Order: sequence, then structure tokens, then C-alpha cells
Amino acid sequence: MAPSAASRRERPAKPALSREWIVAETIGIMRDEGLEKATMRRVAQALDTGPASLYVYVANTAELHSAVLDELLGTLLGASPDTLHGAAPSESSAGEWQSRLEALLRGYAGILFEHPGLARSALLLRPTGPNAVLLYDRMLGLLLEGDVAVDRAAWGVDLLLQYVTGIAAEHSTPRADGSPADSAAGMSELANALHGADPEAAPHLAAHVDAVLSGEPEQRLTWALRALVAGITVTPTPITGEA
Amino acid sequence: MAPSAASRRERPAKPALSREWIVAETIGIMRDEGLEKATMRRVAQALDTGPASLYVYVANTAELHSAVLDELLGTLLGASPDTLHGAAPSESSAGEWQSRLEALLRGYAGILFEHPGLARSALLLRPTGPNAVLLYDRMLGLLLEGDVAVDRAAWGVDLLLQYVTGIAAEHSTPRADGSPADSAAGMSELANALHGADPEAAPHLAAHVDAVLSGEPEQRLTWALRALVAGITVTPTPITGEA
DNA sequence: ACCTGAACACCGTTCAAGT
DNA sequence: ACCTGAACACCGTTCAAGT
Repeated sequence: MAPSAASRRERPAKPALSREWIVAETIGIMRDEGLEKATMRRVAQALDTGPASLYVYVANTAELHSAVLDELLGTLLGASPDTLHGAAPSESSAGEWQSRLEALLRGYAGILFEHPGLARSALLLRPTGPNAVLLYDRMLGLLLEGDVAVDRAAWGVDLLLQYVTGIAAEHSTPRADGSPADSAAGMSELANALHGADPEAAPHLAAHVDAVLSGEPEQRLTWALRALVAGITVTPTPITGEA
Repeated sequence: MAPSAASRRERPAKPALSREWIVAETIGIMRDEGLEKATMRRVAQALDTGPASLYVYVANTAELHSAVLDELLGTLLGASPDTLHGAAPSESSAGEWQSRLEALLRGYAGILFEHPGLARSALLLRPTGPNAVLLYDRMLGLLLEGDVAVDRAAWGVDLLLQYVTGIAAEHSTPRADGSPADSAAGMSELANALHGADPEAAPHLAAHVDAVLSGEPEQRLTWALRALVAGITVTPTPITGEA
């Protein structure tokens, strides 16, 4: 007889199956073993039932994943008014909106970086849960606070979210076992490819490889977010707007 | 002569198994039935062998996918020197570099849009094939031609590619069967969520939903690319540079 | 040496059948 | 009515065994 379900999460005798419980259990497995392990079958097993039972509460895997993301988003948004805004109402000093926007996006990025699989899901199935809507609103508000034109701000929110989600999705699950280079592997493979480029065929690259590969990921993220906001601010949309 | 690989599934008696053949067959299946059908098993079957045989030539599915992408990239770049650069050296008129850069990115986006699964792969495993390197070089060259500072251009290439790849990955495979809303489904679900937002909790959204949802995808892509280039151009990096 | 049949260890989803 | 065992239709990858 196998130990079955070993220690892991406490087992309160009766899980009592519900959408909430399923989402909670999924988050637990995800935190412990990664999203890719949080399969329907695995979650069902952790809940002491068969996979078919889950389909009473969630439509499919994609829906389950997006419920999980929205749940995590809730804690971000719940925590942020204090964290991001500070207690003082403070006539926000110039540019304050920008660093708050940056902090918000960094928080979102943080969630997605921790669970790249979720970022992948979010890319395929745009987050539309209640907390995602709040995030949308918060970002829009901050851009408007910065006097970004409405039409640009409106499209800008999407651009920013798209970028952050994409970059988080990029972080492929580094299989813990085996590979020695680990997280650096992806980057160094690119580095190798770029360094190995034929100078004749790729002259610009040959001249500037170091610049292309320079910088810490953190620096690059910071720069990218600023560049995005700057671009959003100054680029006119084809929408006539309210003139 | 030889329309080469014209009507696909010709069966020349002896497939003669090789890396090239495997990639070619994968592209064929992908074009006809979508990347998600181009599994190791399916490709092997089309090649009249067992899946194990493929592992003699490709390390795994991810590697096969990236070989496919690089192959497609080759046709893009092969076609473009004439198209994008023009035969005449021509003191490029102001901004010419920008529209050529845009065209190049649009071409890349086109490939990825046609095969969102590849975009997904490219997000996880950065393209590092020979043609990806050429694309990198070409983009860098165009930015430099536009007098973008080297450090900004160098980071900008990554930002642009990242964005385009991400947005292409977003286009989830719309299962042809069943769902009535089809490709609009994703967007309209977001529209529903945004429209349904509580005006109290999401005041900015309530005031500007229409702006958020306005515009054709094409318009939004065009705008996004311009915003990115603008942002890249004006945003200083923390890298000291050769100043 | 080169290749591969067959197995291993999984998936998501459905549905007829039980309670 | 509510739930689920068992099956369906797949996956990627490995490796012992054949040629």
C-alpha cells in the first residue's frame, strides 16, 4: 500500500469539492511542484476523487488556470493600495504616477515570473476575471493621472500587459534536474548564437554583440517599461478621439 | 523548375529520413492541419516510421519546432533584401528606415500569426537559428540607420521581437468546430468583462471602455510598433556606453 | 552501426453507469 | 440529481532488441 498523498497539504478528511477548493488545491500544487504538475488528474487525486469530478465545477484546464491567475491577482491588488500608494493621500509629486504604474506592473510580472505557465495561459486566454478587470482599471487610471491622452492610455494598457505577460512567459520552466547552466542556459544559447554569427552576413551584430547582450534582466525590464510608457505617451493613435 | 514541395504529401516511396526531411514534413503537416497536429508521432507516421526514429535527428519536440521556425524565417529574409532594402543605395529619405523596420517586423509577425504555436515555442525557447541571427542583425542595422543610440538599439531589438512574438502567441488556435463566435470570441469575452465592470470599483474603465476596445487589430499593431520604436529611441539605458 | 517496436509514464475529456 | 469509474484518444520519450 502506497503512502498516498504523503505529507503535503493537510487532509481535513472531507475536501467537500467545490470550485473554490479546486482552485485552492491547484494553487497549492502549483506552488509546490509547478503549474505543469497541476494537471486535472493530479488535482483530482489530491482531492481524493477522479478527474471527471472536476468537470462539474470547471469547464476545462484553461478555465482552471485562468481562475488561478485571477485569484493570485486578487492578492496583488488587495495588497497594493497600501503598498503602492502609501497611506498619505499626498498630492502626488510629478512622475509619481509613473513609479506607481511601474510598481504595479512589476507586481504583476512577479506573479507571472513565479509561474511562467500561468503567463503562457494568460497569453492564450486573455485574463478576464474580476481582478484582471481591476488591474486594467488601475493601470488606465495611472496613465490618465499622468496626463496621457485617453486614446493612447487606452491602447497603452494592453500594450503594457501584453509585454509583461510575454516576457514572463519567456521564462521556460528550468527543469531542476540535469542541465548545469540552469536559468542562464537560455541566454547563453542566444549569446553563443550571436557571437558565432558570420561578421560578413551580420555586420551590425558583429560590431555590437556586447551591447545586445549587456545588462541584467532587472535593468532591462526597468528600461523596457520606461520605453513603453514613453512610447505610449508620445505616439498618436489613428482614433479621432474627442478632438 | 520543380515547384519543389508543391503539393505536399507526395509519397516518393522512400522518404530517406533526414533532418531536412523531417522539418519539411513537419512544415507540411503544420500548414495543413496546424502545429498542434504536427506531433512527433504524427510526423513519424507521415514518414512511415515510428516516433523513436525521429530522435536520431532531432533532440526533442522543442528543437524540431525551432528548426521549423528558422526555416520559415529563411524565406522571409531571403525575399526581403530586394523588397526591403531596394537595389538603389539611395540616400534613404528621412524615416525610410522606420517603414522598412516596420515591414520586417510585420513579415515576422505574419509568419507567427499564421502559426501561433510557433510563436508560443519562440517565446519559450528564444530563436537562435542562423536565420534568427540574421533577423537580429537586420533589425539592429535599421535602428542604427535611424540614428538610434547603440545601447538603445541593442536592447530595442529584443523588445520589438519580444512584443511581436508575444502578440502572435496570443492568437489562440480557434478550434474550427463548434464555437460560433470564432476568432472574435477572445476579444468579445474581454469586451464583456470590461463592459460588465462595476463602475464604482473601476471608474476609469467605466468612463473609457470604448476607447479601450476601439480600433482594428491591424491599427493597433501599427500603433504599437510605432510606440515601441519611439520609446526605444528616446529612453536612455543605464549602460554607460562609449560616451 | 544504425534503426525501431513496444513499452513507460503520463495527458484532457467524455459518458454510461452507479448511488 | 449528483457524482465518478473506466474508457477513449491521444501525448513525448526511452531503450532493449533486432538488422
